[in-house]
Amino acid sequence: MNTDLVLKNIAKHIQLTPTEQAHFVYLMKPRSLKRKEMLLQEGEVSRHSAFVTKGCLRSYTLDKNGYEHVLAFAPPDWWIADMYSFISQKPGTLYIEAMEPTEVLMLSKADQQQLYADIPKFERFFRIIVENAFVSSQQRLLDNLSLTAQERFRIFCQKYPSLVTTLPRKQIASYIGVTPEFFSKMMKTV
Amino acid sequence: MNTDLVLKNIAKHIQLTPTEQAHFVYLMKPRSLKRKEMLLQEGEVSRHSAFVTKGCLRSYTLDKNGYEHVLAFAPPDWWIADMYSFISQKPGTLYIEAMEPTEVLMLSKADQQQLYADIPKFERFFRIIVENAFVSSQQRLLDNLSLTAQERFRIFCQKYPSLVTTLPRKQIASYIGVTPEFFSKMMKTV
DNA sequence: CCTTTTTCTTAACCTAGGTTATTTTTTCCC
DNA sequence: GGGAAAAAATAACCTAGGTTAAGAAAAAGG
Repeated sequence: MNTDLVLKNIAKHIQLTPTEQAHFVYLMKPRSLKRKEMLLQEGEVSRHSAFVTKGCLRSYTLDKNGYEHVLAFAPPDWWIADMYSFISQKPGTLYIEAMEPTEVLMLSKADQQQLYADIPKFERFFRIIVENAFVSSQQRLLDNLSLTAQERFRIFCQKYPSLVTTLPRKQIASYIGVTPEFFSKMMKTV
Repeated sequence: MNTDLVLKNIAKHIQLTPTEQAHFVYLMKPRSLKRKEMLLQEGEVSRHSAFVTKGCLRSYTLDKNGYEHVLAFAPPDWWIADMYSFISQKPGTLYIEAMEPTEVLMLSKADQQQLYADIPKFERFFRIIVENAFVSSQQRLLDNLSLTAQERFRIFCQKYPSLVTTLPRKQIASYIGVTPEFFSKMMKTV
């Protein structure tokens, strides 16, 4: 069980004693997912947030015409959840699916709350994580409002160089907000 | 100086003793802005986050063609900042401008950090604030990827009923991601 | 290694929304 | 209250990106 990665992830923002580390690791429940296996589906309550140690997850919604819209990719070293559902503990709108065989460590909402009470440093840790996620969500919003698909693709390449080569193109197309057909057309003109 | 509003805002998420309240209020520096006055401009470092007690602020970027894209509106009871710049203390990309005569209470980055150290409950408070902001930014992103301008406008009306009637239409158009000309065309067809 | 499924490409045609330009209406502010 | 500035409306024309359909290529998974 690979807990090194998550401890390093945490160490970027807060410092834990060995005892605290052990306690945290104890709360993280490992889970393996096969390709296409779902970690969460629309209508379910997100009772855990997941830290990816191997493989890759994606979160997406289905619109009323049945088209998927990718909200996020989570390669190793990333946290992912249906944040709305996780914080409200109400049914969410997101699907979270493994793009390939994937390993995650899951922290339950209850354990996270307990962790905030027991080790207040975690309150800081998750504040910082969410601050960064918020900034990058806002930036992506502005990019969608002000840039062409071409430019958004260029930014995607800079931000996720490793995913550009490994992910199916239709997934990238969905993330930057175009159809696979248009994405294909676009790639010819570069 | 209206500190009632901000104390109520805080009381929604954490409970402060009278002493803690007094200390917090002491750190909040009031500022008045005239219509069109700028609280922050592109290239500046956002050294404060602002809580609006009266009036209304907006944050926006300028794209390379000189068009504005509204990121957020902040009526009373809202916090606003260039989050990227505020957390990194590097030059940001946002403008923050008063839409009308506006009163804010400003909390400096340094005072916020000190507050985290002195009264750890504030770490929780701002975590919760940012979590909610993140969820709503993600939802708006998905709305932009999957809905028509018409539908986004309907959502805007639900979410900010008070702003629909008071804000210039071109500002709403910018927020939902269309030109004022198209917005005008759209409104005829309802 | 072979079959099934998924992904990618191409192409013709379509539309939501953008652009430019002009006029009308409203709001600001002295 | 009146002149200037900003906002809104209208209309003709334009384009980035969507839709539909169908075949080619590539992976997945036994």
